[in-house]
Amino acid sequence: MQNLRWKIKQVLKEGEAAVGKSVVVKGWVRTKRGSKNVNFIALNDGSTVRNLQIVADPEQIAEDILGRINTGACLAVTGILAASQGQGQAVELPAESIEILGDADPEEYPLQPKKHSFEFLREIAHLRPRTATFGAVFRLRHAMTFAIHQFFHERGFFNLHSPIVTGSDAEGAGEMFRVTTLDPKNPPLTEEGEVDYGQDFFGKETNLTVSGQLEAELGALALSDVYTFGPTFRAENSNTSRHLAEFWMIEPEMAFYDLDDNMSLAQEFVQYLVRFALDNYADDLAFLNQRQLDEEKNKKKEERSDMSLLERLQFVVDNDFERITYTEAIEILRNSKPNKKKKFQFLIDEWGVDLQSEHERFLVEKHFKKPVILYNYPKQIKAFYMRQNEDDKTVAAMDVLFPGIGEIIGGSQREERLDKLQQRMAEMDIPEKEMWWYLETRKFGTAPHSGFGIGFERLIMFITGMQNIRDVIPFPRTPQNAEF
RNA sequence: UCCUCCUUAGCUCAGUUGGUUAGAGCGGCUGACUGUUAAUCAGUAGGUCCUUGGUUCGAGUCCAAGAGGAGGAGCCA
Repeated sequence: MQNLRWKIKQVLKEGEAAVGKSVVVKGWVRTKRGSKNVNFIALNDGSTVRNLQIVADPEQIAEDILGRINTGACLAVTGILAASQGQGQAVELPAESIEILGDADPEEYPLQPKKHSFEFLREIAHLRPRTATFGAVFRLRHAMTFAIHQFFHERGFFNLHSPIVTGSDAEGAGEMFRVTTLDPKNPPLTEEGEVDYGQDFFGKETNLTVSGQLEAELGALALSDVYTFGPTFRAENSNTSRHLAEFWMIEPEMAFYDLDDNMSLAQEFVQYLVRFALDNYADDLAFLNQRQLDEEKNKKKEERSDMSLLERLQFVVDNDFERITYTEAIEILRNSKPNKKKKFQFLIDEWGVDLQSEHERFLVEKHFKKPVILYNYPKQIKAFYMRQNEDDKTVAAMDVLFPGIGEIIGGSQREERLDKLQQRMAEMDIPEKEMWWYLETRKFGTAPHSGFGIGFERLIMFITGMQNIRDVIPFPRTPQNAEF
């Protein structure tokens, strides 16, 4: 029987060519509109953002069945596809029989055929995939996952699985979640009265990973080009629309790439993904585009974005990212209107300060009006593993900044010279003892190499136009929230 | 973690200088309707005004603490 079932995407794709075919469709009721003579049911099975119109004639379908077809109910509908007499669709399915697979009591079912706020839908994260918006977002999330693997595979990269549980805490990328099997109420103690992690599961302190980069470097120095794609965890108490405690990150790492090669790959990568979405998920993007336009109608003119979602995506595909050094950025910012008129909360005067969100936003959204790659940062504001430049002041680091999202990619050429690396680690108080395996790659057959990390959810935000990172991952993990 | 704002019906929100019985739209329910597009029309039910304490003759409204949420900042991806 299963082979008679058509996905709604297939029905709509065939359109008029499918008229006359006998099919079974299964899905969830979005809306039902009825009169004495005929009922129209909008059915959605998640295969596409679009619905299939089911026509239920009370002479054909029993009254008790019709009464149970409420918003949210799950149906199996059998019939012969027909050209639609109405305006909104080419084909529809006049039902010969309808089986109720699952009832949904309309007095209790929380999703109504109306607009809901994203805040409300977050509280019912178990049901929100049934809405048009979240269906589109999660389909695009899948699309990007697939396209990422395809992009790297086409270029001869290998997917490297870096560990989720890590024994090193020297990566310096943020607060970590501890992994332990010790009894929190009664942990074994050392003679000094400290918790004795020697008796813990792994025989040492372990945490959830904050980055797969160091492991990716090990892979690159053997397989040339690798990438990781997995969950990462930060125990930071970050309460913003751009941070999660559990998020997914893609970290390519390439032997024999310098910073220029690295920046080129980053741009090519993002453009490839956007193009993939535009080419293959036009329906979902069109829906999200319209959703955003409707949303912005209620906003003041100055708060509306200058480009629609689709225009923004096309713009990124068509234009090179602007590449400027940190030093050039400081000059632009120093001479900018908001700096001179003291509109910035943090005024720019000296070389060497870290750029704040307001500065990055000015460069991307006001000055260049396109994605910007900033590179060659002062070494004192960047990580120990970044390659020192000849000027002795900067490191070969780069950040890709996107409108509305901020930093979407952070990367660098890595320090491959053992003495320089050891010197930086000493300056930054990073114990060599815990990083012995990392240092050995510099000791044995070291090579120039580069890589970057891109936050998967931030990418999805850009692709879908969603404003809150909690709405681009099915089950967001944020401080004080691990429901579902 | 810091700053600002918010919490009233299932949802989205009004609620005046503190005053008697807290409102609307949508959704639900009942009915009408010859093919609808989040259908339309008529009727109807539905409230611990986030919690606790305080001020007051009287608190949805004022004050304090707590809880939850949002926006911004920091950290970063």
